[in-house]
This record gives sequence, structure tokens and C-alpha cells, in this order.
Amino acid sequence: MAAPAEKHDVFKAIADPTRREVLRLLSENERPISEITSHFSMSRTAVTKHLQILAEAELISGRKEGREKIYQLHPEPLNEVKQWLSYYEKFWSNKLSILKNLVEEDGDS
Amino acid sequence: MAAPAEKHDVFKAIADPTRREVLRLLSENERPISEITSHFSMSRTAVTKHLQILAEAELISGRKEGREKIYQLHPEPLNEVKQWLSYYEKFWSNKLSILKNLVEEDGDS
DNA sequence: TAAACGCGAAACCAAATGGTTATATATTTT
DNA sequence: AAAATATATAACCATTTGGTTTCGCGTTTA
Repeated sequence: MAAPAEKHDVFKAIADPTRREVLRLLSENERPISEITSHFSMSRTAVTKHLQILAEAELISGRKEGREKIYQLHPEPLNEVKQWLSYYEKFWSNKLSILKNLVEEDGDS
Repeated sequence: MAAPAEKHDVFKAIADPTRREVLRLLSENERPISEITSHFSMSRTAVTKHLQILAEAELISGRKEGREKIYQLHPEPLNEVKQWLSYYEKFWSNKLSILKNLVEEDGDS
């Protein structure tokens, strides 16, 4: 079953600095929306929209807990970016990249 | 002298699939604009705009040669993405990532 | 039970994005 | 010199993006 035409791909998701900061925050801890919002100078509604985009890219997920919605990180989709990048690494590679590429052959599946 | 607030960062530059395809094309060969355009179903003007965004991110550069403008790839700025990604790799890492991270310690500078 | 909290959803807005067509200019080519 | 080629630039357009404010609703807490 191939990917069903994802609405927001991971490349677009990480293109925004606010969203990258959200990812960093969630890499430390899972957090409710209000807590995430407190780290930015924008409204909770705006932050929620960023969270939705990240969730559509499956980089985060949220669970409802009481009146809070707690989001956590799922970094796996970043692997697509990593794979894409690996193609270009050979172009600016230093001497170690041959070994690194060999190591990465294992990667997925 | 720090980076002078780049107008288009590399994350935004690679967010668009057309621009990623341009990078792939230029990874094979340097090419004039018309040649690049022939690979897409959009106007030369539209392609030129993508080229400008990639050039602002310093991922490509163009030189004028006769009446043609020939673009070539400069993949080095992708290193910023790689660095960013490396922080998250530890979260989904398989057993090999420890070795890989050690290897990459050398990386830049 | 009333007030405060956390969130969702809708309506709205300005600016950026990704595209178009038209026109002009410099360089070959015939 | 005239025609064709390759590009640049400007004006325009629709949609997306990133933000806002407002209102309503379930969940705690006083």
C-alpha cells in the first residue's frame, strides 16, 4: 500500500522556523498546547495550526487528557529527508563519507 | 561576520518539489535555463523564479555564457539541514547510529 | 453551582507563493 | 540586416500561508 498522497509532506512541515522550534521543544518533553504556546509570541490558535501541520506530516501526535491536549514527537518521518539528503552528500563529501554511506546501507526495513 | 539574515533559507528552498527536481537535474549536469525548463510543464518564467530562490539560498549559481545562462549546483548549504537532522537521528536510531554519529563527529570545519 | 481553564472552530485579513502573459533586450544565426 | 534564440522584467492573478479575534463547549477548581 503506497502512501495515500499526504496533504502536508515533511519537507513543507520543517520549512517553518516556528515548527522546527516546536519539534525541538517536543524532543525534550511531551507538552500540552498551552505550554507550547508559552514559548512563542503568538496566539494559541496560531500555534495550534502549526501543530496540525506537523501532525499531518505525522511528526507529532496529540492525545486528550482531561481538558488538555498533549503532543509528543514522532521523528521517524524525518527519515525521508535524511534519505533525500544522502544523495547529495557525495557531492560535498569528505573522506569519511564512504564509510558513512556503507554504514547507512543498513538503514531501513 | 555572521550570516546577514538570508532572505531565503535552505529549508524553504528545498520545501518545493519542483526545486528539489531542479537540484537533481543540476546534480547530473550544469544546464541553461531553457534546458531546465524543458523538464517541467510550466513556463520558463516560472522556472526562473524557482532558480532565483535556489540561488538566494546559495544552492545554485548561474553564469552568463553568450545568450544563455548556465546554472550549476552548490550542495554545501544542505549541510545545515544535515546538521539539523543529526540532532533528531538519535531519537529513531537503530544500533548503527552510534557508530555513524562517531564517524560524523569529524564532519565539518 | 459558578468561575476559571484549555481547547476547537469559524470568520477574517495581509502578505507570500507559485503561476501566467506580454514586452523588451542582447546574442547568434542565416 | 533580418530573423530566431535565450533571457530579463514587469504586471497581474488565484491560492496558500501565517497570523488575528471571537465565540462556544467540555473540564476542573473554588
